[in-house]
Amino acid sequence: MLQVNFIRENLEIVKQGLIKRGFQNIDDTLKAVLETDDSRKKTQSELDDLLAQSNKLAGEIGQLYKQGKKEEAENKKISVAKLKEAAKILQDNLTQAKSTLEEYLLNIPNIPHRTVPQGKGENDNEVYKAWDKAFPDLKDAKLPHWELAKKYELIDFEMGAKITGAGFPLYTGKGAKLQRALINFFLDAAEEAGYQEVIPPHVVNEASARGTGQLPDKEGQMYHIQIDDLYMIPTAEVPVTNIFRDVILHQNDLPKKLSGYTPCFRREAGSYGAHVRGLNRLHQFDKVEIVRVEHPDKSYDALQEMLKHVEGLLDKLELPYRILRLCGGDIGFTSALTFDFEVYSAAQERWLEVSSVSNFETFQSNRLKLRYKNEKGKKALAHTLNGSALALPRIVAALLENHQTTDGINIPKALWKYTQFEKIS
RNA sequence: GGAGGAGUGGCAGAGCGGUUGAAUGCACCGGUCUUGAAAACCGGCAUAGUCGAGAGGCUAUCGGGGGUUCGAAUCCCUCCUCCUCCGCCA
Repeated sequence: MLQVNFIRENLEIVKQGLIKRGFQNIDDTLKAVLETDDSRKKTQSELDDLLAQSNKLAGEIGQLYKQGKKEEAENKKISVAKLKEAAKILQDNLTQAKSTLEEYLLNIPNIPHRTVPQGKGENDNEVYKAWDKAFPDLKDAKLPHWELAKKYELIDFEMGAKITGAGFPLYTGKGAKLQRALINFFLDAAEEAGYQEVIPPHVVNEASARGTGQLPDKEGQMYHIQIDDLYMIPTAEVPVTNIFRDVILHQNDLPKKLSGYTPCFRREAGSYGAHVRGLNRLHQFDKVEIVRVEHPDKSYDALQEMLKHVEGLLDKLELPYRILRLCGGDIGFTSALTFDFEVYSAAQERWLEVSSVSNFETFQSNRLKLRYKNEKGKKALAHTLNGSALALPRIVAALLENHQTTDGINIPKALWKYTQFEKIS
């Protein structure tokens, strides 16, 4: 969430940013935001005046009682009662103004970084780093992963559907081991890169979902456990970033680098069809997420470092990939700059998104109230970043498809020590 | 799930209806002393909103929300969290 003062002081920047995201006719909204804030301030100060008067009278009444001047005290009580009545109205107005302001602010997305390209949707994303080598030549072995999964008994989609429903696969045998291997591979790599491993809760409360911006923007995306009013996490970003909700770090504590493996749960309501077949889109999947809290001056360097980290993983998995810089129309609500990683899945002959690495600048930290103190004790909002490193299903899909031969699937060398097998056959 | 107890500043810990935003200790920051350090001593040290050029003023905040009262950290209700005992259980 943007700060009102930021909007006030950078009106033109905010405007241009929203236009880049495809918003139109935002002048009125921004004007209303500032007016609401003005009226909030005015009401607050009127209310404070009344409360100051009434506090003063209360003190006087106390004195009068001590001096035994009951009658005078009673008279003053009447004045206080009148003040309170007026204060009540102001209090209601203030609450109203605050909630209106909040409502506005919650619906204004982050301002895109200056390098974010103009554009309406995914077709306008910029290819930041293209794949300049050849794609795998599959020759006679060109099965899509769902057929490979069936052939080698790696994943039982029907059984998952029986147990739970579509989008909840059951991994079996070497398929299950491959999952475990990838998770460990990713976690070890993150540790090597200086990320501290955590295992967070897989279910979060409303405050956490709000803190990272899943609420109210993406309410329908999460599974909601109504009886306890908890949400199943759509990504480890939510519980991990919320470690820092209402936290004031010292500048010297930065950066904070955390990694976490969790299953992720997404309702993905309304998305069905050929493109979501097999592992392409699931309701439950595994992911290792990396999260960073950074000093504002260093967050973009950190973002680059995260890109390198993800690139390293994909190199080791011997998968062709490209990096996209998301355009204004495709970038997430809370993000200032996002790079997506896509791996090329040779049998399906299409790119699959496997990672999204973003800098949220202060957008999340403002909601989270995540700040840092500098040497002089001055507090400022920290920057938050996160990225998938990596999400498993599409990696598995690409791994199976790209590394298939007529007599089996070759496991990339980097995984051998985790899988304990070199080939699926 | 049942019965009790507790939640106060970074931590520990007073206060239990009236200048208490909150004693005291520790921690932390600045200074004096010292060749240097420690000790000792002196001073500073919550957050947020708002007004002000600034000094500073005002308001709110003692787990969250609501209530009683002229006045609440202190009384009442409710929710949350933690602790103890009982029950159930991986």
